[in-house]
This record gives sequence, C-alpha cells and structure tokens, in this order.
Amino acid sequence: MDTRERLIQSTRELLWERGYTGTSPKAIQERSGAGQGSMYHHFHGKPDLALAAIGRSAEELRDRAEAAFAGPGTVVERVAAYLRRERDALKGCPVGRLTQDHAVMADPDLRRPIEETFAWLTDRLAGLLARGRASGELDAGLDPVATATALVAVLQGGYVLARAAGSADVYAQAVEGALGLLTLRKENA
Amino acid sequence: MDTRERLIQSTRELLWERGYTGTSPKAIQERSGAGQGSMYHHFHGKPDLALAAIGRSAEELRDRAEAAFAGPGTVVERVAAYLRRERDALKGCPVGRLTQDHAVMADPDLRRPIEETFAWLTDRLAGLLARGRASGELDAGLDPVATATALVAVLQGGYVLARAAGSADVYAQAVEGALGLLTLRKENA
DNA sequence: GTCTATACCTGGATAGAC
DNA sequence: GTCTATCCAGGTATAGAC
Repeated sequence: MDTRERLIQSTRELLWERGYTGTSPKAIQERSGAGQGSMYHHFHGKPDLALAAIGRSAEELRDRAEAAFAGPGTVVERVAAYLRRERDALKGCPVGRLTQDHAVMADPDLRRPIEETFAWLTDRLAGLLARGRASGELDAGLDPVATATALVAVLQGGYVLARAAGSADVYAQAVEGALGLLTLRKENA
Repeated sequence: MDTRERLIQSTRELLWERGYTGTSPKAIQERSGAGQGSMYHHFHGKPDLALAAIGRSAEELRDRAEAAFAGPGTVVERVAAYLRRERDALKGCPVGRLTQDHAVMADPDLRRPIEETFAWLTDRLAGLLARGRASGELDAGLDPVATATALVAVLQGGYVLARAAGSADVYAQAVEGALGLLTLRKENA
C-alpha cells in the first residue's frame, strides 16, 4: 500500500473511532506512518483527506449492502440477511456516525456523500419491499418507503443503543425486534 | 438564573449541538456570559461541568418519556404518542448523540448516565408492550424486550437519517414505518 | 464569586531544504 | 515525495488579585 493509500485508510479508521472533530492531522500521520510534509503533499489538508476517506467508506457500505440485497432468497430473507450481517456493533456505522459531527454537517462537500449514501440505501430497500408487497410476500398495507426508512433507522439506532449499553447484544435485539414485526404477521396468517 | 445554572444550560446546548469533543470551555463561557474564573470556581473543569449537564438532559428525557407512557389511552396509543411527540429531529437526541463521542464513552462517569437512561427507557417501554400483549391488544408472538429495543432504535436512527437527509420528514417517516409494522397486524385481523 | 494574567500543549498549516 | 523548521490560533487549566 502506498503512502497516499495508507493516509486514506488511517483516516477512515480514525473518523470511525473518533469522528472528524476528534481526529487531528497529527493522529493521522502517526497511524499511517506518513510524515507531516508527506500528508500535505498528497492532500490539501484535513477536509480534503477526510473527503477521500468518507467517499471510500460510503462506497464500501454501498457495495456490502448491495451484496445482501442482490443475494438469493425471498425479499424477507434478503432483508434479514442484510440486517443480520456480521457487524462490529460497538464501533457503529462509519458513515452514519459522521452525521453527529457538526463540522462535517457544516461542510457541504463532506456532507454530500453521507446524504447520498442513505438516500440510496433507503431507496434500494424500499424497492425491495415494494416487490415483496407486489408478490404477496408482504402485507398489502405496508408502506415500502416508510418501512425501509424504519429498518435503516433500526440499524443506525441499534448502534447507538449498543454503544450506550456497552454491548453488541443490544444491537442484535433491535434487529430481531424489527424482523419480528416484519414477519409476525406472516406466521399468524 | 444564577451563574452556575447558566453554565449548565449553556453546556447542555453546546453538547447537543457540537458534542463533548467539539465543545470548548471558552465557548461555554461565551454562551453563558460567565468568565473564565467564574466557570472554574463553580466546576472543576470541562468533565465536571459536562457531567452536570448530561445528568440534567438525561433527567429531562426521562421525565418527558414518562409523561407519554403514563398518559391516557391504550398501550399502542401511548407508544404512538411517545414516538410522535414533537421533537426537533434535525438536532437529534441530546443524550443519544453523546454515544458517538469517544471522549464521553471513555470516561465512566460521563458514560454512566447515558447507559442508565437507555436501559430505563427500553425497560419501561418493554413493560408497556408486555402489558399490551397480556391484554390481547398486541400479538402473542411479539417479544416485548426486542420490540422495545427496536422502537427506541428507530428514534435514535431516525435522527441520524434526518440529519443525513437534512430533513425532519425522514424522522417522521421512520416513526410511521415502525408504527405501521406494530399495528398493521391488528387492522388485518 | 469574579477578573486578569499566565502557562503549556495541541490543532492545523506553510516554507523551504533535501 | 519526504523531512524539518516554524507559525499562529485555540484548548484547557492554574495563580493570584480584587
């Protein structure tokens, strides 16, 4: 991995662990093993480097989600596969966590990839749910967009609760609670 | 309001808006109108003041939730009242937002009120759902604890999505999606 | 209780040598 | 491309006067 790439990866890790405000250029340099001059040679500054790192994390989130959504099985099975996918619940979402950082939200460039990522995710999931509804797999009264938004929110909120409790189990509880609501109806039919 | 109280209230606002790491003693002093010496007379430092502020916010969250839970109506109505309560979705949760702050989570004193708040909230809601299940208002197959966790997660995640989208409507969508899942079954019965 | 002075460290970045 | 030197603002706190 070359220096530029190490800088991006180190920044991704730090943004995930400490957020944008909590991440200093110095910390990035130390973790990546790059020197001061090196970092400022490859990037214009902290915002520029953060933009590259956020873009990379957003891309990865999208790819991983798409892999579950496009996988085999019924709609409910694919949604469940996505929700139950192995995650480091205590670390939280590398993209969602940045919405809590004032400096990120105040910078349109940094903010855009975050906005787009969640718009894509909710939309993709809503489409899947709509198909499940059309095929009769899901209740006809189910609102695809609202339900998709709620499911994504369960993930993001599950991270919050897991961190608050200091336990990844809480995240799993939230996911199972949501899946229970989504599927109970079917079992009782 | 005396100086000590103004310091606490200003800190609450700043923690809400910028997080712990993003809030400086200087900013607190400016917002509260208290001087440097005054702040360090009333509090030992930033962590001490933050502890007072977080405790206050946690207390308020709890009181407001209890007001909805203990209100009139069926279990579903009370849960809906809580979820739909007016909130400033774009600002997020003053307590939940702190789980994303590394410095807060690393300090056991600051972390405790956050952990306790969500443990209480989930527990209180689970008890309510259990009663709804016992009375037949809710499906017998519903898991009260998992469902309560999912509902609280929808709120916390709804804030994340609203901030990402820059629109409070997304928060409302998440809430309605969750309530839809909770109640659709009944309508179809 | 509040003020000002002072202190030291870190954040974030530029300049110019190599 | 990378290194070291340097810079100035801000973060966080203490000391001592009023």
